[in-house]
Amino acid sequence: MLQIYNSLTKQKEEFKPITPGKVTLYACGVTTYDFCHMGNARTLIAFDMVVRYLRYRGFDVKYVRNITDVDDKIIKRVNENREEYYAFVQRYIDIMHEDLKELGAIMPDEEPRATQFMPQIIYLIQRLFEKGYAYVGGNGDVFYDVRHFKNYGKLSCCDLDKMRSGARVETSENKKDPLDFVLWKLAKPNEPSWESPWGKGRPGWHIECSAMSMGTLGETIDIHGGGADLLFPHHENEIAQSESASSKPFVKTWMHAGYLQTNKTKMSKSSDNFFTIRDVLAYFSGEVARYFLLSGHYRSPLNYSEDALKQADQSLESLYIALRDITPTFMPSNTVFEKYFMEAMNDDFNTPQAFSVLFDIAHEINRLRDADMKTAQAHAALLKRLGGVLGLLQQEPSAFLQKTEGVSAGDIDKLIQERNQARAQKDWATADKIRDQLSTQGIVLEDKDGHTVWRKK
RNA sequence: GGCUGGGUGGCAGAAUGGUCAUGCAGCGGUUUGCAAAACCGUGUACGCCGGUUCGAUCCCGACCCCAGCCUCCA
Repeated sequence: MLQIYNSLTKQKEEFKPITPGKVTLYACGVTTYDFCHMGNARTLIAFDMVVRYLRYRGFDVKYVRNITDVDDKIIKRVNENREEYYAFVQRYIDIMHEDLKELGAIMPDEEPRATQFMPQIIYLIQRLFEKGYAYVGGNGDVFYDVRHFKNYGKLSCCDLDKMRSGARVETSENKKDPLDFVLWKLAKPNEPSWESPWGKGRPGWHIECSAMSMGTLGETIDIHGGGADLLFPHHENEIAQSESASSKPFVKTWMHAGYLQTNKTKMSKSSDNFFTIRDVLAYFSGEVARYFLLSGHYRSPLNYSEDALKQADQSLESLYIALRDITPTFMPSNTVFEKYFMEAMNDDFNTPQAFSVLFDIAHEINRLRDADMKTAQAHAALLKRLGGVLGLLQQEPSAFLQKTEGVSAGDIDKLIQERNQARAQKDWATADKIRDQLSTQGIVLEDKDGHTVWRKK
C-alpha cells in the first residue's frame, strides 16, 4: 500500500487515484530567468523520482511540469540585458533542459508555458468575476478577494487575522485586504503584454498554474507539488482561485519537497548562497548529483556540501563495482530485496531506505559472484532494475568507473602492459613505480585473477 | 508576534518502545608480491530535564537550540 504525506491534511494517507490506475500529477517548475540551482534541482528530481516510482507500480501517470515565462524578474533581466524577450526565456529553458538531462530526469508529458495559456487564464479570471471573487483595484489591476473564500488558509494552516498581524504583509490602498493578490497586472511601458477585458497586461504569478493545471489535467487532479517555499502564498492562492472558479476540489494530494541547505540555511537565489546545477556538474557527474539529491528523504532538509557530493560519488562507485564484470540476466525469484525496496518506497518515497536495499543487493552480488555466478547475475539484474526506478545505475559500469580526464584509456592500457611485464619478471620496483605514476593521475589499478582492471579515483 | 518542521555515532542520513539501518571515512582480520576491490568483524549515536513504562533515542510535559514560512523563491 502506497502512502503519501499530504501537506493539506498534514498526514500520510493511502494513495488512491481518482481514476483507478491513472494518476494526474502537476509539478511546479521554474521561472526561467537564470540558471537552475541545486535547490531547484532537488524539487525537480524529487518529482521525477515520484513519477518513476508510480510508473514502476503500474500507474498510468500523466506528468505535467510548467514553465513560468512571464514574471517581473524575467522582465527586469530582459530589460537589463536589452535582449529580445522570447530569446532570453528560451535560452534559459534550453539550459534547464540540458541540466535536467544530465541529472537523468525524464521529460514531463506536457510542459506548458504561461504565455501559451493566456486565453485560459483570462477565461479563469472572468469566471472569478462572475462568482464575485475578483475585483478591479484602485490602480486598475485585478485582485482576488481572499475574504470571499471561506477556506482561505487551509493549506498553509493560517488564520487570516493572525497572518495580518505579522506586519510583513504589504498593505496597499489598491486592495481591499492586504492578503488579496494580483490576478491581472496592467502593463507599463516596455513590458510584454496581452489583451484582456481589463486592459493590456499580464497574469499574476498564481493564476497561471491554476489555468495550466486545470487546462492540462482537469479541474481536480491527484497530485500537485513543488518546493516547500510554494506552500504559501503560491499554492494557497492556487487553491483559492481554482476552487472558487470550479466549485470543485483542486487537488487531492499536495506534496512539498524540503529545502536544500548550505551551512544549515536554505539555499536560495536571494540569499546568494546557492550553487547552480552547472557548478556541481563541473566537478561531479549528473548521476552523482542525482544520487546526492535522493540520499535524503524528499521532505527533510538536505545539507549541500562538497563532502556530501564526494560521499555520494564513493557510494555510487561501490554500487557500480558490484555491477562490474557481470552480465545482468533474468530477475531472481524468491528474493526479499524487491519487497523491502517497495516497502521503503511505499512509505512516502523513503529513498534513503531504498538505497540501503540497493546496498544489500550489491553485497549479495559480491558474495555470490565466485560461488554462484548465475544467481549473482540475477541479482545484478535486480540491482539495475531497482536502481532504474530511482533513475540510477543505468550506465555501463565502465562508463562510470573509467571516466578519465587527461589520460587516455590507450595510454593506461599501455602502462598496464608494461607493468604486467615487470610483474612477470618479479620486478616489483618497476611495477610499483608505474602504479604510483597512474595513481598520481587519478587512476587506481586492481590486479585480479591474472588480469588488471583500472578505474578512476 | 502567528504558524511549520527539526535536533541521531567523525560526516551524510533512515527506522524504531526492548536484537542490525545504510553509506562514506576509521580500525582489526581474510585475500594480495605489495596494493586495490571484495568479504568477515568492529563503534558507550540518539539536545537538556522530568514523567509514563518491567524497559524510551522512539510516548507525554517543560526547557534550550536550529531551520523555515508569514515578502520574490523549488
